[in-house]
Amino acid sequence: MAKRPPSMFDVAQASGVSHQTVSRVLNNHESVSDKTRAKVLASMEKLGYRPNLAARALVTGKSSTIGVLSYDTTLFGPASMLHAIRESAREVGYALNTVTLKAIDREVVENGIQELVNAGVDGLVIIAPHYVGDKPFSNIPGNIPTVIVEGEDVGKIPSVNVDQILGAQLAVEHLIKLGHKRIAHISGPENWFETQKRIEGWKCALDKSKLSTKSLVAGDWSARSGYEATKEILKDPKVTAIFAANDSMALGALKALSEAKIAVPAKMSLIGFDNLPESEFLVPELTTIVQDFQEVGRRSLDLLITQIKGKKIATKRVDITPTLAIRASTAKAPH
Amino acid sequence: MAKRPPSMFDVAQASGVSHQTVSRVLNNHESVSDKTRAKVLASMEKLGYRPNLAARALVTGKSSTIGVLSYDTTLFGPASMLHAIRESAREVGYALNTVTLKAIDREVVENGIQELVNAGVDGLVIIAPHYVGDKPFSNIPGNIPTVIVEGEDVGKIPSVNVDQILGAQLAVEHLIKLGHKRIAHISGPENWFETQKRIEGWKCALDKSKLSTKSLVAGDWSARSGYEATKEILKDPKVTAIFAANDSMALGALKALSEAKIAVPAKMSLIGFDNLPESEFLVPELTTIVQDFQEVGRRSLDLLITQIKGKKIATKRVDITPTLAIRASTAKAPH
DNA sequence: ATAATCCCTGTTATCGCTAACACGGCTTAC
DNA sequence: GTAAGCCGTGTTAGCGATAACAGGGATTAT
Repeated sequence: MAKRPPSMFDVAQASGVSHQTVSRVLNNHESVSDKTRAKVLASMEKLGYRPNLAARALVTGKSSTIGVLSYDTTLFGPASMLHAIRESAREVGYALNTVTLKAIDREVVENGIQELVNAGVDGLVIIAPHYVGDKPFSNIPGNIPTVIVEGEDVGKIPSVNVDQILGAQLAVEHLIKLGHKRIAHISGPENWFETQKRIEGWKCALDKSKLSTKSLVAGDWSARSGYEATKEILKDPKVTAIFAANDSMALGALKALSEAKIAVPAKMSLIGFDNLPESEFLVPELTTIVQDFQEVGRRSLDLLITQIKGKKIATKRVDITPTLAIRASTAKAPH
Repeated sequence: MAKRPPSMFDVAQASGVSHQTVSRVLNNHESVSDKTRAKVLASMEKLGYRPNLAARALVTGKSSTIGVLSYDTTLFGPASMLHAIRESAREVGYALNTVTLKAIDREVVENGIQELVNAGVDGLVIIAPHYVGDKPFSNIPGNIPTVIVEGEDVGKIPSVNVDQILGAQLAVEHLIKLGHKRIAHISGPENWFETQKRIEGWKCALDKSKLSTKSLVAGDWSARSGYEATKEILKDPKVTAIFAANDSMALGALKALSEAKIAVPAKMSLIGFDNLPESEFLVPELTTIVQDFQEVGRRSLDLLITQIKGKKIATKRVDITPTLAIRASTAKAPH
């Protein structure tokens, strides 16, 4: 019933040439006369010929597929990056094979990599922004081009990172300029590199101005954790500003502050990180650090494709600079 | 330099059997003696043998890959569904090949389908929740199992849908019970099925109680559009409740109401749709309709796999029932 | 004892494609 | 006029797996 789809041989027969000539037409080989090429293309069209990618992959050893290993893809950041990677990959003719990590755990990561390698991907993008033990990714075969996004710097694997430390400094310095003396930080979960770097940036900026780095509470990126953390922070009446490590937690903080009847920004300044599309429409509009996830995705793929094509890569490490978006949730410290 | 990875023949040679026996071990064929099996497995382990999926795909005609066509994957809904589909697929040994639609347009959709079909996917999940012209998806070959998610009902293709009309009714009836007489609706963009069905549910509930269905303003799912739409709605002082077609727009509405100094829920009730993780932490906590995106994703994949395995499917149409989460943004109508 | 059967394993063909080489016919060079 | 070169095309040989069939040895049936 479901008859075999047309193969190269069918096209060859239909246009009175050899299958190899059909292959040449398909791959835009030079040495094919215009007449023959036209004839073959016509037959392809007529028969509805579609090349069998599995057969091609078998003979060339290239799958035209890129493997992506990512953590929770329902979060805005990873989802945006994934989206940008997908779009860029498609433009250059690559499909994506994505594996999502369920846990932050060395074994899970290695299994994910193994799975993608087995699937025969031509390259690997690893979005694994958390610590997974010493010598991570050691099971990536040497011949598979790889790019690490927002992850640990591993030997000679190229990476793309947003400058998290700078971002945090931008945020905290903004608060310091506004006269805040006690600036609390709601951090992300412990094992994440972003968490560590944002804490570092926060500390660094405070140190420079000789301010206290005592008010640190860890969250887990969720609005709920931001809410809880803020209740904790409010036990210290000296705090006049909060730097949340992402916008979701800032949103939770807003709720805790509202419940405590502390006006933002009059009595308490609040700043986030990520710039969710919604952040501009919170009450008050959230001051935050803008990360260009799209750009991160695009650059990662560029770096990967360059490697796959066998070209030299210009820089082992691409840094994306975050920016500060000043909105209504930050103001001068109350005196 | 980069030597060829071990093939079946290498394993066969190393264990002193034929390659076919290796194949049998790989596919858990019965008629292999325990001794031979053990020997082969040992050689596989030792050589680090990994089956070449392209070769297998070529000979079996099955790629163990499922194609997913989806609209903007940075939105919470599609991202969650995609995530669930991915997880379920992985459990049964399928990889995902995802194509994202850049535009709501017939040609774009057909190209996306073509691309996935060319890639040789074994099945297709289509998340295309908007109108794209008559006879959509007509270029799906008859022999490729397909499931449509949140989309148009097309002939005999099985589908999974959240009951949007019911969801909207649930929302509006809740408001009616609270005594609201003039209930506005901020809808999604015109061509989306979800938009149409939620409008229908809203109208239906209002009609039942003989209330006006005049206050309808279209948004585009974004917080900004909810904000703008609400300013429009506020021109009618009789409105005491707003039903927003998603939580993001409700968030924007909250801002517009705050600026207009209209207290929620004292002077205005507000209800959303989707139940974003953040919605519970808005001020006030947002009453909303809960859609179980995970369940939608899971059920879709189940339906697809059933078809791929050639089994009969029990129901052509799976309906997921949404529920109402009553929180703090709705209250009795002011008298 | 001989035939029939089953279990396990091997041999051969094939999937659809590309790589490498072969080859006829025409142009160009001396 | 013959050698050399190039252009366009065809022929052959795999890529690494599964499918289908073949076959040897032990077990069972007659």
